[in-house]
Amino acid sequence: MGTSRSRVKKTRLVPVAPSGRREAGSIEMIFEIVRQIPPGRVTTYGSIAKVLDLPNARMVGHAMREVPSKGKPVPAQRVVTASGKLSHDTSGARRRLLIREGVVLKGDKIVDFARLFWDPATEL
DNA sequence: TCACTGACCGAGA
DNA sequence: ATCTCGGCCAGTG
Repeated sequence: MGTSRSRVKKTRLVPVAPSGRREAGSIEMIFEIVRQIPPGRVTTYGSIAKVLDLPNARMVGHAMREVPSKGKPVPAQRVVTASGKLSHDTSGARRRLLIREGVVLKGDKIVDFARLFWDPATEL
């Protein structure tokens, strides 16, 4: 086999291209997936990374951190860790939003996570 | 360029 | 069920 490195794909998480035009791999694509998650359902950082062919789930975590308070809404509260827990929800804001949608939590852990899980790879 | 951090994840203990 | 580790790789200084 060739000795080429296994760098399969180079992904960049730029909000928008310098020209202002959206590109593949941009943070907007992640936002679009998140907007498809139905209320009361949740998905994971890793699932989104996988369906977009991103190198790892942290990319999605970074994207959620960049969600603007204005503009088209992005329900970031519906994105949780693979173990069904909210990550870095220090103010409890995302937790409250989920509860408002009918999601039952025990601390930062979603009860019956398996049933509420919405997989973008199969349900989108 | 190097070192370290992080809204992650899977495997093991 | 909980914790620790190693791997992942983009930002940051």
